[in-house]
Amino acid sequence: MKHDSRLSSVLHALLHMAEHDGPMTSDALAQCLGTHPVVVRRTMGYLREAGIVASERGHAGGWRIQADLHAVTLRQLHDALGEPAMFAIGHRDEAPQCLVEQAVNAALERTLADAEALLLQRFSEITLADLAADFARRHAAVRRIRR
Amino acid sequence: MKHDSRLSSVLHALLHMAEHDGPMTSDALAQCLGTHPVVVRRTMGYLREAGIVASERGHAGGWRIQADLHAVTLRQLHDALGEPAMFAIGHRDEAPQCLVEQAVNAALERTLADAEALLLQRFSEITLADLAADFARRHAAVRRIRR
DNA sequence: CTTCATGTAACTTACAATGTTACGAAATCG
DNA sequence: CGATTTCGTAACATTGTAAGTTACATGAAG
Repeated sequence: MKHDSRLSSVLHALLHMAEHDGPMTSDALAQCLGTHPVVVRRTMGYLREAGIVASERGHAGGWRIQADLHAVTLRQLHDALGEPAMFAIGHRDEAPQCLVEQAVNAALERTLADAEALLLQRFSEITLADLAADFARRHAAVRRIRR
Repeated sequence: MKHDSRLSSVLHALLHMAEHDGPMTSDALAQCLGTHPVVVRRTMGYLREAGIVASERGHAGGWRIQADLHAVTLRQLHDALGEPAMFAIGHRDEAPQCLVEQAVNAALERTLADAEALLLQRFSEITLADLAADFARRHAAVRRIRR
C-alpha cells in the first residue's frame, strides 16, 4: 500500500524553514524535499489555514513559520492536515448486518482505537523544537567526525 | 487511501466456518463476505500455508479449520498474511542523506514502532475463541429481543 | 510593465488491494 | 470412463488515493 507522507513532508519543510533566515520559496522547499513545488504549495496550504505558516507572493516572497517552535506539536500538524487515516488495515463494511462481522469489527476497532490514542498522545508530546534540537545534535555529531 | 481488509476478511470467514458443520466452499464464503470466490481462495491460501486451515477439492470439498480456536490469535493470522504494513502514514525516503530528514524519520519511526508493538501485543491476546464467544453473546441478545 | 512567487484547477502517473475471467488439476459421483 | 464439483493459479481489469505535472490566474516588488 502506498502511504501518506504528508506529515513527514511538512516536518521536513518546517525544520528547513526554521534553519533558514527569511521566507523560503516553494521551489527551494521542493528541492529540499525532492518533490514538486505545486505539491509543496498544496500541502503547506493546510498549515496556512491552521495559522502555523504564512505565505507571501512576489519578490522576496515564500513561506515562513508563524508560530513558536515550542508550541507546535506533531498532533497539531496531523490535525491541520485533516486528520488523515493512520492505519493501512481495517474492515470492509462500516455497519454490517452480519453478527459475525459485527463481532470482528468491534474487536478490530477497539484495538485500532487504542493504538490511535497512543499515537495521538505521542504526537502531542513532540514539538518542532524537539525535532530541531535533535537535528542540531546530529549536525554537531557530523561536525565532530569531520574535524 | 485504500486499506487492507484481509485480516478482517479471514476473521469473518473463520468464524462462519466455526459455526458451520463440515467444510465451506469458496463460493459460500464469498457470499458471506460479499466478495468473489477467487479472492477467498487467494486470501485463505495464506492461512493454508500457515496450517491454520485446510482445503479439499471435488464434491463435498471446501475449507475447514485445522486448529483449536483457543490457540489461534489475531497475531498469528496477521503473520500468516505476510505481516502487511499497519500504517497509512510514513516517510518518503528510507535512508536519507539530509540530517533534517533523518531527525524527522527517527521521531516518526520511534512513535510508529511503539504503536505497532502495542497492536501486535493486543493481537496476540485475542483468539478466535474470544471472537466466537462475542458473536454468541450478540446472537443471544438478538434472540432475546425477538422473543 | 516585467518579473517573481503563490493559488488553484485539471489532468496524469504510480501503486497496491480487490474484482474478474479463464483455464488447469484433482476428487467424487453415476 | 465421463460429467460435475471445487480448489489452484495466472493474467488482466477496476478502483482509490497520494503524488506528480501542466497551465493559467492573481498579486507583490522592482
